Amino acid sequence: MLDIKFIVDNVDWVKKSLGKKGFPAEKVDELVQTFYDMNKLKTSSQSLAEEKNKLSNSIKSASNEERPAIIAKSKEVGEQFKAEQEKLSELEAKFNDMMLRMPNYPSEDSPEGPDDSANVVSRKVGELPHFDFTPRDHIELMEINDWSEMERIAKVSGSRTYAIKNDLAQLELAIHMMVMDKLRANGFTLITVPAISKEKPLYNQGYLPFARDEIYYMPADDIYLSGTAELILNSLRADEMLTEAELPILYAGFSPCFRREAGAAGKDTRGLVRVHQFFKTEQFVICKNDIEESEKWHKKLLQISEEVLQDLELPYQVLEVCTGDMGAPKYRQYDLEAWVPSQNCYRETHSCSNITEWQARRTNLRYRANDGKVRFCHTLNNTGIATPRALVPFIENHQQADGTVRIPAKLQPYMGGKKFIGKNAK
RNA sequence: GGAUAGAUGGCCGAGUGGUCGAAGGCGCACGAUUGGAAAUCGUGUGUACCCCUAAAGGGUACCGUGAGUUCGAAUCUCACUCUAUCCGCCA
Repeated sequence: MLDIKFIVDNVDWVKKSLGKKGFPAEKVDELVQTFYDMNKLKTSSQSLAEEKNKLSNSIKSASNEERPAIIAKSKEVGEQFKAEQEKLSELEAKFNDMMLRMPNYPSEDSPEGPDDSANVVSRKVGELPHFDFTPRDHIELMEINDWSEMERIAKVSGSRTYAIKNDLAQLELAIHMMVMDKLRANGFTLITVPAISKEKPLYNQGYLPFARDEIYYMPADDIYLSGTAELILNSLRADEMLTEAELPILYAGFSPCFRREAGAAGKDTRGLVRVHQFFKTEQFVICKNDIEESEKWHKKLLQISEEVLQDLELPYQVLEVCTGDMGAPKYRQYDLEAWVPSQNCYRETHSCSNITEWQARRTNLRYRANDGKVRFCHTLNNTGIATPRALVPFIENHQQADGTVRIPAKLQPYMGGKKFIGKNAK
């Protein structure tokens, strides 16, 4: 959510800036007009309230003769007040809804463009693999190594689910353990969080009202399944009054994640790339309201994720996401994409975002600054690692001619010292 | 699932129909005192919004949430949410 005062004072700039995200300028005008209408009504209903209060207060000291007339007058003013209030709350509801749909403004130096075609590759890191044999895709590798139960689990749990076993199951957990250790070494608090959430946190995060189709909902309990630990961590400190001294707060959140993938019909239907349920270790930062500070943390989060991919010895590229592709909450977004040999392209493994104060305003995530003022925090989030998707580039890049998969040195301690996994591994 | 108790400011806590935005304490800020500190004393200290502003000022709302009673609600009524404790069940 943006600051309405900021919008009103900078209408043209806001139109231009949100326009980069495809947000129509007319909606900014409509919002501003609604705000003015609302204030006008507020002013008139407040003076009615004032009159009503004055009358009420005078009743106690009034004489018995005066009293009935004052009560009658007060009743009348009360009726008028009530009518104005009803109009006002309608207008307020409209205004609040518009505010919730207003995206964050993107950074001035984010690339501009309508969709992912305008994303900019800012660098590529690591050598692409050269195979002196015909490489297999991850599905084939899972089959020959007895690593999965993909057909059977589809019968039990439906499409876009996965069951992996043996060394691959161990690998999935080992990668998370490795990432959690790295995050702890960087000062993050490891925290495991629920995969279920009430509705309000979804608005806080900025997932609602934008993407209801993407979220699993359980009506019997009026509860939602979380698509990411970011959802939970963003609201964990909601409505508290933090102090500047306790910032930044760094969370490494681990949770199952659920996504309906409603808009992805036909995409990545086979294998581990896009599934309804997965595990993610998430990086989440709450810092003070200072763009230099949050940009610093944004870079830091990116660096940590790059190190993760480097430790996993995966070739990757860093994408600077353009204004049209970055989504409503974001001020600046980097994506990391790891090389997937069978698809001959890079696929997203990490998404690193600076949300500035947009999320904190919705969440009422505040702190008392050293100068005594209350400010909204800045929040940032980035994937630590998400599996099973990360396993796809992993086993494809590290595959050997005999179908085994090499384990990079940094990961070996988490795999019981194994250097290779697979049926033919010794 | 059953039964009780509770929800008030940055924190603790008083307040059962009217000058209550809310006593008192803690914390915090500033000042006095001090060679400096502690202790002590004094003063100040909520959030959001509206009007008016050069500044000051005035007003409205907010005591878990929502509705209701009343001229008037932190206080009374109803519903809901959440928290704590006990019992039951349970990975």
